[in-house]
Amino acid sequence: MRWQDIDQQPCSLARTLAIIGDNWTLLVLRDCFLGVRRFDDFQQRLGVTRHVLSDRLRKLTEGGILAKVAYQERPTRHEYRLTEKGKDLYPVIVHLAQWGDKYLADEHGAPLHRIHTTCGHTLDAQLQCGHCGNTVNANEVQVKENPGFEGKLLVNSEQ
Amino acid sequence: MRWQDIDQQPCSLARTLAIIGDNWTLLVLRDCFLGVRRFDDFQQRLGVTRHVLSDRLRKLTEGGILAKVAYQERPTRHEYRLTEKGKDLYPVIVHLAQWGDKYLADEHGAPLHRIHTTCGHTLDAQLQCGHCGNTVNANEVQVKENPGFEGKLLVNSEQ
DNA sequence: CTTGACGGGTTCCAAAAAAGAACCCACTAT
DNA sequence: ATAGTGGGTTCTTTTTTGGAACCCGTCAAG
Repeated sequence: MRWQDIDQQPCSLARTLAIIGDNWTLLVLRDCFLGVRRFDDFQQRLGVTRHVLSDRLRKLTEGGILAKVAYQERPTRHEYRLTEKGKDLYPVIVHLAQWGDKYLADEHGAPLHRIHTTCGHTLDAQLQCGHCGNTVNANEVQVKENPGFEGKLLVNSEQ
Repeated sequence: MRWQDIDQQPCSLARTLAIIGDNWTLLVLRDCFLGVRRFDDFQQRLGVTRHVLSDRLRKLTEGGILAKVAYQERPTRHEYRLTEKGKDLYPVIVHLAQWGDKYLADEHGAPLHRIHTTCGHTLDAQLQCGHCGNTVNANEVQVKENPGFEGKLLVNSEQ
């Protein structure tokens, strides 16, 4: 199986990763959430080659995560903005960053702090169940197969 | 900048992605959370080449996300188990899968359902602030630079 | 005692992707 | 006439994948 064919797997996560799961793309999204919008700004901040950046921005745009909007005419200039669909990826970015803060910070501490403005404190991101409102642990979640997709589940060993 | 040098950036997210941010690694983690533990099981489910799988499992083990434990002697056989550090990545996996369910599902619907066993309903993953307990939106979070890391923040344009 | 199977890899080569640098184009400003 | 800006594309070299074969220790069967 080639990496570019994983979007054909019957798995939501695989199809998601087909758009955002390769090298650089999640870093591009990090910068999007920090307000970066222009090609050269991405390029300077990431240090990625222009060729790869061009490819990743195109994939994100085709995937509906970013929208290419003109902000001036003559000469036409455009910028990349997060769509609603793109903004829905925010929890992923926050949890990734928080995990890094917890486990990979060096002696200087985390380079960025996130403040939850509605309560005024440092954001302590948790996984919450929107139905009952409680915080969720990995071992409180049970996975069930959609009937019709048999044989894709676990190896029948206890976690 | 090469992809393998991004772990030297002063950004928690970049360092996190240096371990788990490349092609295939997040899919390996998906299977870990579904209970897969053995080399050949990963290989068959993912369809990735053994060479790449070997490399990804090694990186995850070196990063402390998986632990290689022997489950029998003569001949020695080992399996890969999530560590506590690895299990802390669960919110990332859940949000990625849920985003895919929402935006990329085909006519058959999501292939897997996640049930929050403590409330009995389908898990509706949300980003929660552990301090105030409320659900968090992207626009309620403000980012501040750690003094000592100047010049890494946004382009001073309003989101 | 030879053959085959199992789990868990490593080695080889060809093909694809990324790195790095140069170039391009439409327009504006000097 | 020249230089600069934003947003790329094209070129060549290096690195990473994909695909397949091979290896190793052990057990079990014929």
